[in-house]
Amino acid sequence: MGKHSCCYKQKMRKGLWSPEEDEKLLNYITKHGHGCWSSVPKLAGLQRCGKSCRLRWVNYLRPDLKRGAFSAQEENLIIELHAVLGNRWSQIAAQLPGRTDNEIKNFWNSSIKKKLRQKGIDPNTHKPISETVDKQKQLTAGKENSEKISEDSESAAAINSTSMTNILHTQELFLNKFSVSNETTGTNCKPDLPGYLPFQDLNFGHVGMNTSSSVCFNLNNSSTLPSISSSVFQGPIRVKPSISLPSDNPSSDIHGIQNWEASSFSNNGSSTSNGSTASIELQSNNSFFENNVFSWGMATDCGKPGEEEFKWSEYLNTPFLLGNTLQNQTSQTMYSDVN
DNA sequence: AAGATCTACAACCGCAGCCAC
DNA sequence: TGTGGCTGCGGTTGTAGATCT
Repeated sequence: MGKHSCCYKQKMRKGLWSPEEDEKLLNYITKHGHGCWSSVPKLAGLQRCGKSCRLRWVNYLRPDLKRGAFSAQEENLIIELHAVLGNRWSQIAAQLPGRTDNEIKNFWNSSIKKKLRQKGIDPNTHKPISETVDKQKQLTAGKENSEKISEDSESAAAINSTSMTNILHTQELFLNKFSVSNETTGTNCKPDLPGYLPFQDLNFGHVGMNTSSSVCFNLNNSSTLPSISSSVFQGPIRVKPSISLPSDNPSSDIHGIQNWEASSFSNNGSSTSNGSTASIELQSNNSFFENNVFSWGMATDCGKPGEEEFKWSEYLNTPFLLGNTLQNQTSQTMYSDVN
């Protein structure tokens, strides 16, 4: 582990790359492709290890790299994605064409972090710093009811919020009301991402103002699964309150949209349905969310959510999504049979 | 003008996961 | 099943230029 085996074979150069080295590497990869990185330095005539060559290519020499400063749009997207993904730089970079994980990581550490702190926002939690301090105090004091107090302060902050940070914060408040169950095992768990369902790009614009949000599902016909359209996440997610599942068998109601309608909407007095579309009003201060367990899963054409393990990272990297990043801002659903 | 400090970002390091054997 | 090679990721360090004192 650690130093790559090829680095022991001979004295390798380290440090900054010279223009001559860049040229050798660029010429070699342009002609032959990189193939096995460990063999690249020898074939390209470089006194570097393969790992160093790979890094230089990926972060600097690749022809598809975008140069120059980050735009405000890119910056905002990074902040939003970081709120969802945390320090998963490679996944964040996958949503910003022409940018590398290293570049984004550096930009975050050198610029965005500072800006957020100046605005009183904790860059790690995306919450107001004062609240983070409060939480730390609670933890230090070892109060048994710290979680309750924390939720109360979150509610207060959410109601008063208008900034994007507070919108994100409200999302977390809202999403913390969910427990997520694996529909195959039936075990409750948080999804395999930092505690968030990827809702931040949905219709959350007014969340901070009135502590409610709407999640729109495309309901085309009785055989079509609901899907969520998002510029950050695309594809069908199924959300339902398990409290009203028609049977103990969690798979029995998977395929029918009717059950979704029944379970999802009948419990929610503020939902609407107008044929081809339906939206659910989600009230963050509604006991509906306090008392229900939600399950979620990736829908496939013939499968049940949970039959295939849901891999967030892979899903984020699908072409469906990549086609809908900054290069293409128009909404486009994975199962785009809408109307 | 010169040394100190700051800033941005390039590059390295250690680790984990995957795969072939 | 264990081992070693390879790749990719995220944290950290190094370095050069800019700015400050």
